[in-house]
Amino acid sequence: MKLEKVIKSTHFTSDRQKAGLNILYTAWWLKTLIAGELKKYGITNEQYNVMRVLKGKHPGQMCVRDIASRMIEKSSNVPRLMDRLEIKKMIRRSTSTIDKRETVISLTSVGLHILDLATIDINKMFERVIIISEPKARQLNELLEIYRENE
Amino acid sequence: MKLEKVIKSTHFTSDRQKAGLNILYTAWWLKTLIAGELKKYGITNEQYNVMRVLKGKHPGQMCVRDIASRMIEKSSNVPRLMDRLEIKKMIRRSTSTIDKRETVISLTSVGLHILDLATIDINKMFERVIIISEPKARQLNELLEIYRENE
DNA sequence: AAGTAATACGTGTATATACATATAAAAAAT
DNA sequence: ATTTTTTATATGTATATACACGTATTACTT
Repeated sequence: MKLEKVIKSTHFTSDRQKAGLNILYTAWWLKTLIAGELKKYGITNEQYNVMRVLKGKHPGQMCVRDIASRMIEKSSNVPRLMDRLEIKKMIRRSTSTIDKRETVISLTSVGLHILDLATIDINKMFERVIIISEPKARQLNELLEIYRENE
Repeated sequence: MKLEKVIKSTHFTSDRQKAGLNILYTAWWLKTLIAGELKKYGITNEQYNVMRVLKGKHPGQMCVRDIASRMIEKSSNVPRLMDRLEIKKMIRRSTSTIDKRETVISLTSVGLHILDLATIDINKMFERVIIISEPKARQLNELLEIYRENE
């Protein structure tokens, strides 16, 4: 659906500005799609992201700061996300013996299992819904990085 | 900054999937930039969006449903956003006399003033930070709409 | 070694989202 | 005309964000 229709607006001051709104809307749309897949596993997008990051070191551990630095949304409150994942027994959390300030976290086998199932569903959803060609997706990635050039 | 560096990950299953992460990250980055400009006016991105929508009908009124349908994030809870805007005297809210179910909302002169000042700052920030060319921005818009083709 | 600064994490608070449910009014059905 | 359904908004609850601040521990300075 065209952005104009989505937000019922036809007047944009520039294509750069329109692209901003388009990016914000597309992100919301995508998040909603992913949340729909995660719902049956009782986890949220952000909890899924934490687990996805943890899988990169599985069966090893990561500290809070390391996880936070790999999150898509940098202001995610990792300790609180972990509170909920710990209750669901999807992660294990303990104080590091080397540096007692650090909390080290690892995925449990339950967490890994749920993560893998959820990932399969998300991938299937992607196959079904996101039909952009690979060359065009590559171009989109390039343009997004140009958009953020002054980051 | 390249996405790989942002989330410290180099392995993506496809460019379509990478584009998803890239869109999510760019949206977060952009929201953070806008929030930075809005901070000095004591309003949030979502409150700003409500006011931006209301300006389209100013000095007329809009009902909650109309505002909601024009929001970028469709699940925004408009009544509660308006609670806070009303406290700050940026909007006026009353029950419609034609249909008593409807709440009709309009911008106050205070709201309009703040909105205009904030918009100037956001535009300046855009000029400063978002330097993508108009043709490339146009192309980005096209690709985002292809990305959402199956919406 | 003692004092100071920096780091890592947790927590408090206001705001927002996502979703379910409640309430009132209007519209439709009988 | 009464009942039922639909519509418009508000509200309750769990989770998340953004940001400030607190606390414990480590590193640095002198």
